[in-house]
Amino acid sequence: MSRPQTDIEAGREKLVETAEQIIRERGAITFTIADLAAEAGMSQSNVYRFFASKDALAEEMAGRWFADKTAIMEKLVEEDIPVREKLYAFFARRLAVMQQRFDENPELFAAYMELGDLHFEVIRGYVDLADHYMAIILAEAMEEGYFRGLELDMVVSLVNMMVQPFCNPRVMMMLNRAADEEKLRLIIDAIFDGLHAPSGQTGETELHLAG
Amino acid sequence: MSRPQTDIEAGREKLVETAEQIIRERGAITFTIADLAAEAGMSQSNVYRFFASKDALAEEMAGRWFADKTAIMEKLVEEDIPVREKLYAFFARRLAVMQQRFDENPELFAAYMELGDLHFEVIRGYVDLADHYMAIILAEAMEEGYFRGLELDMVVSLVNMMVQPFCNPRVMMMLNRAADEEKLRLIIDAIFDGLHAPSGQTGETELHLAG
Amino acid sequence: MSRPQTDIEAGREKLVETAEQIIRERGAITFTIADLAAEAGMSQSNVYRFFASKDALAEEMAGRWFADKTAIMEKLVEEDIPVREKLYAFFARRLAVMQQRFDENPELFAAYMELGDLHFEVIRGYVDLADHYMAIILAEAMEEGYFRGLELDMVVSLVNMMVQPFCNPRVMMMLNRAADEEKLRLIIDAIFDGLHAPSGQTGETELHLAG
Amino acid sequence: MSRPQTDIEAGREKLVETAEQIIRERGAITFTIADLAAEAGMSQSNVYRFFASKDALAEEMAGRWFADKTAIMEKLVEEDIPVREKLYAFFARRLAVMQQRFDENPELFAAYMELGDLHFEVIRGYVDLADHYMAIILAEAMEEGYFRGLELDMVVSLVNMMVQPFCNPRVMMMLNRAADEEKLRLIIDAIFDGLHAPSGQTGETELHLAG
DNA sequence: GATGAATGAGGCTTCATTCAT
DNA sequence: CATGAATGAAGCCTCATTCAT
Repeated sequence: MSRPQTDIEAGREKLVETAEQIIRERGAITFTIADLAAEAGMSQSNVYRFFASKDALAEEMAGRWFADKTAIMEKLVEEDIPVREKLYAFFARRLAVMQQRFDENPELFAAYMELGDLHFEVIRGYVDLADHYMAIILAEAMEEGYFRGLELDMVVSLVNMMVQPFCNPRVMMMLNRAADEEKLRLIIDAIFDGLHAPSGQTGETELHLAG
Repeated sequence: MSRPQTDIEAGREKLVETAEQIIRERGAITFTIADLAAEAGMSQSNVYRFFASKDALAEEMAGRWFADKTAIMEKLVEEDIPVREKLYAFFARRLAVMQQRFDENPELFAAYMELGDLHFEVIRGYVDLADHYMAIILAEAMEEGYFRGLELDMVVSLVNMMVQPFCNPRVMMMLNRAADEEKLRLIIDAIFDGLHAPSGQTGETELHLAG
Repeated sequence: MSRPQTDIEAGREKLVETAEQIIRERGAITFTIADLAAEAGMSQSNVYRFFASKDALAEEMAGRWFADKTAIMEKLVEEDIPVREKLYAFFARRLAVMQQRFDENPELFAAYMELGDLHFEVIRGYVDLADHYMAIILAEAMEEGYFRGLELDMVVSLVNMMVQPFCNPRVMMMLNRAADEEKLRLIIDAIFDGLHAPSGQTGETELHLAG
Repeated sequence: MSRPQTDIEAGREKLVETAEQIIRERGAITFTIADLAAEAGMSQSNVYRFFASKDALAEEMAGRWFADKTAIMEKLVEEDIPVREKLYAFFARRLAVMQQRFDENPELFAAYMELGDLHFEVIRGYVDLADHYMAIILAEAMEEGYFRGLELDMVVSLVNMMVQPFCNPRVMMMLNRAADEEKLRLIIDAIFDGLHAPSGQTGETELHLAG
């Protein structure tokens, strides 16, 4: 309950915001501590009262990026809606947030990708959490008879792959915002309707690797 | 028409190779011009005879990365095999190449991703080419009755999205090599079997966005 | 005459002790004012109420180092024991104190040496005092017939030189604690038995400087 | 035989000299790389072509300090002069060099002491070498009957202690140049005439430690 | 009496790049 | 053609110290 914390917290907040602003103005994550301090109206040395190093600031920023998305997932899992729609919403809601961010400022978005590269641990944690929640939804779907013949782990992995453009910001960015709700819907349907173990008889893919 | 040109090309070659070697040894793209020159057995200043700047070198390196994969695609499109298998091979063959590179040296692989970030134009060109070839294959599939009710552009876009982990090295790396031929096969099948316009009656996804 | 003085003294005391403690824990004299304040449980700015500068603190610390040794010397001079033993005790008693301090914490000991370098004036005063007391003892010895042919000043200087490892903490430290009571005894004896003006006839040293 | 080495060596030389000059002008070892570069007429970055770090420069300087003294010792040991005079010369010759340096510039001398503190390894090597040579001389003296009743190791240690002001620059400096050839002669004589194992009967020191 | 906040000056080091030879 | 030498600009970080409250 000590108050000092609060002030420090406010300073951190301000710096993170200033950093975002700089990125927004300049594009890319090229700001220096000097830039940051200047823009935030404080001395370079004072920055170090709030973050022990430039790295620490970057880590904090990376962490914040996921805050709202984590909340979305947590909330959704507890909702009572049909499983197909649940999986759809699982991606759609986060997609909306990401798209908004991207549209607001693609450069800032890109800068956060860089930040992510620099602090992969932060990302890893978020990704694992997302996989966990997705597994819950997919298990529910399997109980209803979907993905016949496949193990849960496999389904999780496959679905994860097929929806990368909707949950992986990096891919989203690379595909330059081509991912939208309509496509997500079609893909989710293709997953529910077309994803199952090979039945052996019909025209399944055979090897044609020899280049 | 003077000979020097040739020597220039040889020098560029050597420098690119040296750069790769350094990355291989050190991991990540941290080499300096001094490092590069030393390893290549020439002076720092001489490096500038071959590349106008460090950036130019990076661009060259990024460009080379796609050379073999382009060849694979070009060749495949002309082969006469069933369309489902063709699409499968379209990704599987390149996947094999990328996986091999990744396994050989994950660090070098990662370094190339960084390089890609730095020189996105290079990547964009490759991606567009790949889309072009894929469109040819998918058009063929549509003639055979697949993806009913969907436009070619839409199909191209959707398929592209669903197979990102198999054609986008960055995603491949992020999923930590979870992408393999078996999963690709399942996904390709899901695409052929499950991807089509919504028929309106069955359990298709409905909107559940309201968080 | 106001009370504050007392508080100031208490604060100085506390800070000096805290500084010692930090050195003890960390080795070497690397603490910053921030460290010191934190460990002492006060604000950085408050430190300046007690010491005008970091330098002033260092000076105070250097001064305290000699307090007990000064007491030892003062006491000894007034004791009534044979002069040879008195000279021996003059060094032996202080040696014991220094060795104990060194053994307790060599790092702290070394840190004090640094402190001494920084504030030589403090040391100079102590050294002069020690010389003064030693002169009293040596004068007594000369009255008993020792050091025949030499002036008191010369004897003081010579003895001082020969016993550096037993009275100069820096030397003590450099010789890595090789100085002990046994050796001191042998040297004191050599001084009483061997130190006198050259008699001219026997094998005294002659010049052999020409390199 | 490559030439570049030479140039680098010249640069190192120049920087060391410049550093010495700065110390001479300013007193104490407070120069920064910026100072050094400015005084040497080059850019800060260029300094790093000659020394990998400020520390490396300091180490080099510390090392050079002993070069001539080492040469003196090596030469002396092989000379054929009476042992008492040899021991005397062993210290006297180096003393002369050190005194000259001290007189030339006490501040520079002091700065080198600091340098020594910072790079003790360098010093340790020199000290060990000196002890080695001294042991050779003292062993010779023992063969002639001196130091009766004492082990060589003990004699080395004791003599070492008694002549600190003549061989340990730090002590020399502390005693403010009181050490001179005359005193050295008296002390060497005292050593030869007075240093031996206690004979038990005469007025040897007894314990008077109880403060 | 005591604090938190803030600063300014400076420290070391790195590196792409240039240029005279 | 190729080099060695040199640079300048910048980057991150540290710390004693001050000052309004």
